[in-house]
Amino acid sequence: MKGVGRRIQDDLSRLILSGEWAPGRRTPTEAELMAEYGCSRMTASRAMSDLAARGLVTRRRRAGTVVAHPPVHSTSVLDIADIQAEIEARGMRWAHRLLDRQERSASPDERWLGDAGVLAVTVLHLADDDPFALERRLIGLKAAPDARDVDFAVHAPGRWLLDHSPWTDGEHRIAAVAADRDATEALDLAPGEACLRIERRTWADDLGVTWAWQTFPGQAYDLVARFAPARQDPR
Amino acid sequence: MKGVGRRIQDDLSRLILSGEWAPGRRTPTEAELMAEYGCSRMTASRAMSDLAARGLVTRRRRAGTVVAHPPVHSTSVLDIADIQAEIEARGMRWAHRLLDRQERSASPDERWLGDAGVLAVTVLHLADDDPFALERRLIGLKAAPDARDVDFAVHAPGRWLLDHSPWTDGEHRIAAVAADRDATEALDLAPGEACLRIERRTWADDLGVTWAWQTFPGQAYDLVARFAPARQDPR
DNA sequence: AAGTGGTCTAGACCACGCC
DNA sequence: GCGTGGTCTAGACCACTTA
Repeated sequence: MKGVGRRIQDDLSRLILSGEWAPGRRTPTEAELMAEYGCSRMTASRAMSDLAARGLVTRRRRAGTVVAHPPVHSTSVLDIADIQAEIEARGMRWAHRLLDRQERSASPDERWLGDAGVLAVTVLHLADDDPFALERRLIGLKAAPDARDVDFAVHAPGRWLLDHSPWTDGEHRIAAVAADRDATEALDLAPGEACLRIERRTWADDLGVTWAWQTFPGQAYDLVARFAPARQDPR
Repeated sequence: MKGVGRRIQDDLSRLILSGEWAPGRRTPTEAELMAEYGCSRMTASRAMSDLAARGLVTRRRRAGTVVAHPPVHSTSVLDIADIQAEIEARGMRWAHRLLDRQERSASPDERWLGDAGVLAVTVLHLADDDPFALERRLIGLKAAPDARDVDFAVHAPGRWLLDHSPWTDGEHRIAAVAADRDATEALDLAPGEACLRIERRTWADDLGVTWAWQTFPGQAYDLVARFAPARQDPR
């Protein structure tokens, strides 16, 4: 027996992290947890309070406890992939244009995306009708076969993947680069202008899902992250 | 009255964050806190357990509770402040030069660093004797009064702060910028060359500790981070 | 063996904020 | 008002780890 409080936290965090319980959904009250788990109120209260400290739920007296909404300015620089949400969070109107779409087999460099071929798309993101970011993306059709049937002129590929394709690991690479020819054209920049380049790869348990390069004009964009110290404490 | 548990946490976090209690020092046991604050064991236990969750103390059965050591550097983009470790991890020889050091009072923009003045230092980081990064840093003397007595020509300020000054919150801002005049000179760049600019601020509770701007030549540096979709794994 | 933290119970009073 | 969470008490048993 690992402890009832622990079980409550594990059960609820699984439901929340898997998306089964959407943000805003009410969780059981402390009284309901007492009945369901046969524990005292202190135990239920402590468990929920810990979940709140971890940011998974939000508690308010009388209003009850609800599944927390994802952080607005993310807890980490790492969630930046959803350009649509970023633009809208800045109060601007987001739009995108599909510039290119091809299905082909994976090159040796891209083998980690699986052996079912890749979808290569190029998308321009607009904020209030101005070019905001150029995104080139490969999607592994083994991990995300449904992507074949999606019209990426309607759904932006980054957002569609976030909504439809679960992943377990990711990697970012962030660098400053001079604008190349494609970026100069698409983003209407001066040649050589400083741009932020974000390269993002994600996996679902060792199978590659997607590989994206996003280029932002330096003056239009910066990444903000809030964080706490990494800990060496054993749990 | 806001609650005994809260008072315990506030008292101890002040002692720890001010440095009055050094890392490794034993804190009172739960029994001692019960006597000192006249509270029940649950209250003392919960308070200490919350401090542990915040990373300020480390608890082990039988061994007791001790002030936590400053955080370890990990794989995240967030630890980039320690340029020395970054360079050495790449197998290069690290060195630094103190270009400037001034003590002055905080300007209005810098008030969050406290009212005990700030130390402004400029440091050039070298990798294998080549310029690698230019760092300008403000240190809040209220949070880190010991910084006054440190010879930053010997100890790089970023590393010294990591080792000596605990913090609880941080923020990064990452952007691509064209090299300005200082960077052009110090890093031996062409004017306008794309650079990565990392701006980092840290706090100990609500008191600012340091504010740093680091500029890297774009071709010499990128940030890599690995991550997972969930905020944290369940304990 | 004994000291320390980990967790739980059953009950209590209070603070907040929707209705 | 009243349902909800916030916090506290006094006591208990257990788990771990060091001495």
